[in-house]
Amino acid sequence: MGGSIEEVAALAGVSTATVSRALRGLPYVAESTRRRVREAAAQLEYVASPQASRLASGHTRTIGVIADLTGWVFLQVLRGAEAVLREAGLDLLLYNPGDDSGPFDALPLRKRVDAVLVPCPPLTLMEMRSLQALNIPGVLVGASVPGFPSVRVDDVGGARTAVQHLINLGHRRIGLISGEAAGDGSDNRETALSTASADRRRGYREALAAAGIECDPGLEAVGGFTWRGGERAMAELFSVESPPTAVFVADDEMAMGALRALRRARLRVPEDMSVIGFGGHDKAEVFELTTVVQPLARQGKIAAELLLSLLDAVPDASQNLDASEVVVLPVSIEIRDTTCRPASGTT
Amino acid sequence: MGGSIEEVAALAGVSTATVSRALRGLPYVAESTRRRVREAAAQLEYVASPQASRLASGHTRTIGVIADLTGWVFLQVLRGAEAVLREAGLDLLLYNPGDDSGPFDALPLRKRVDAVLVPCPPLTLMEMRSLQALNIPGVLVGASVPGFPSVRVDDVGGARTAVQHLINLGHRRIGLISGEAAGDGSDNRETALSTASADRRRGYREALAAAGIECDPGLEAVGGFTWRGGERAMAELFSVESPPTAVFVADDEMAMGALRALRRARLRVPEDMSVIGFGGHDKAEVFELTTVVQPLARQGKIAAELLLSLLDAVPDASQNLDASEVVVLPVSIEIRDTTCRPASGTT
DNA sequence: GTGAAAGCGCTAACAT
DNA sequence: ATGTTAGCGCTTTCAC
Repeated sequence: MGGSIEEVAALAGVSTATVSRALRGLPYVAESTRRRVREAAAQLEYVASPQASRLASGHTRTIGVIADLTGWVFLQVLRGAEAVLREAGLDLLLYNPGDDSGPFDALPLRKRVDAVLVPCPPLTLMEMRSLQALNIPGVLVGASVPGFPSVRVDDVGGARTAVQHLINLGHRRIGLISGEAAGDGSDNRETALSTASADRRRGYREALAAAGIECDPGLEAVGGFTWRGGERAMAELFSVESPPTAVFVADDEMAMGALRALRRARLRVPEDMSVIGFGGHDKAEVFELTTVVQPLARQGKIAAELLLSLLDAVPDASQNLDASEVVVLPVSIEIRDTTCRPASGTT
Repeated sequence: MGGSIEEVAALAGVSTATVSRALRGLPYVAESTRRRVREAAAQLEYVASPQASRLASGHTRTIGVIADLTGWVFLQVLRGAEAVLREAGLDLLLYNPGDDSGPFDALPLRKRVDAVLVPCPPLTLMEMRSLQALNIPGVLVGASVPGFPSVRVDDVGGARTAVQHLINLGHRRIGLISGEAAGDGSDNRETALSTASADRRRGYREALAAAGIECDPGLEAVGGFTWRGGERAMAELFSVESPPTAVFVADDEMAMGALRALRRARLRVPEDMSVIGFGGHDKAEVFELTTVVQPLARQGKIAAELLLSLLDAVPDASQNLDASEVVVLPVSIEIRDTTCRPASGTT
């Protein structure tokens, strides 16, 4: 099968140690030697056995990606991260904690990966702790958990912007469809993603407060981050005595469901109901959905760079990233056709 | 860090060989011994070093997933496969051939994976050949390439069913939006996915022929499997002199774009134009899209099982799957609200 | 700048 | 049923 390092060494007329050094770009190898070794390797189509180097070096050069394969967001983040990590020669191992029974066993990860990337954290806080306990470094995307470096967007600010946009249009009765029910944050069993949900709700409330509009709990519904949930939630909202004229939906996926509910109820969008989403889903445009766009791939890219700095895999990193860093990216609002002034707009 | 096999052996009072045998469930180990070893391992939170076992055994117990991270289909397939493979204790390594320059280097795969899973083949036929040349077994999902076992749906039959449905409704001028332009199949540079595109077009033409309807090349457009492409293609179709009254869109993603085009052109669906998709996209329902549903996760599951049989990882496989097997699954049609009788329907 | 040799932590014969 | 031992193919001191 694949030639071994010894064959390369023989062909190049050097020792295996030199081959190893030459091929990995280590210093203290004469350029002429390096060239010779490279040629020999190419000629034999030599690829170092990763198992052997891992065993010998103690590094797996592998990143575990812990993600619920359901999501769409995670894919975008992964794309951004993948490019960077592959560039650095790291392997990506997939972990789906989802469907299994039991509370996610972090044990097999040890010895298997050097670090983990956790997009849209599908884990509970307790599970995150178990990762920490095993001393597996990792970076989160889309949520912040104390003790982990993370990359996310300004959820509070983004939500505020969204709601502010509705307010600027003249809306006063503004509904909210959030991902999860409001918790007190003390529940270790809630998913780390809850922070995004909570933050967006906070932004919503802040914007209302800033405009002097009182919060109406009857205008808040929960959609569970799925389009079906969003549909149900919207149906609830327009069925109340005094329905909102606009709704901020904390996730594009849910917003799609919300639009469906409105369409089926023969309510016109945006004339009868304005809808603004959050997320930057690539299909938002298909729906003409006004939404708050977050740079998903960029978050993945930055997370990957953080990961590399964590592994010291970037020796020439001019700017050293702190392991406990929390990178917060800004969002932008993309105005399409699901928002307009309220029918009885007074502005 | 993590204890080694020697520590476990010492604690259990046996040799390392016995620990290895006991923990891997090999025969010729006394049940009492096995229990003792298991307890020792649990106590030490022992996990075997995969690198070491791989190096020693020559098996990586890893499956490479070669997929373009763009897709949505691939995720569904992966979900089905993941469960099976994880159950079997196999690792999943991610490979994204997409963005990189160069023609996908299969070399690093060797020594790194035991086999590959290739959902919605993003590779050209040439690249598939290079996989073959390296003797890496693999199974394809969503397309068949000679020399590889594969799992796919009956694309021809599904397309025929879809078009037949339109015909039954009374349509005579039926358009097609296909993924790729018709090729002669001899181009090694086309992606393996082309077969799906070609098959669906074939089903479309067969259905027309069977109904005695002549094919009109002017009623066929290409959408490139993206919603934007589908939108463009639909815009083309309803702009011709004598537009179709219904369109078969060979992919749900494109169908979404097609619906958008119609909406923007103020054409009513289904009254002015019936649309039927293909794929079973989880968001088809959001659009009320009538479509041909393929069992994505099930394809992944079956592919994974094929993979296991390829690796002889299922010693007690009662039904031995042939390595050159091509599993073809049936599809079902899901009728929603984007299809109806033509306006001037004569039936 | 290069080579020799000792592991890395397992598995797989081969003994017993 | 269990133990002994020789690798698996690299990396990494430590000499030179």
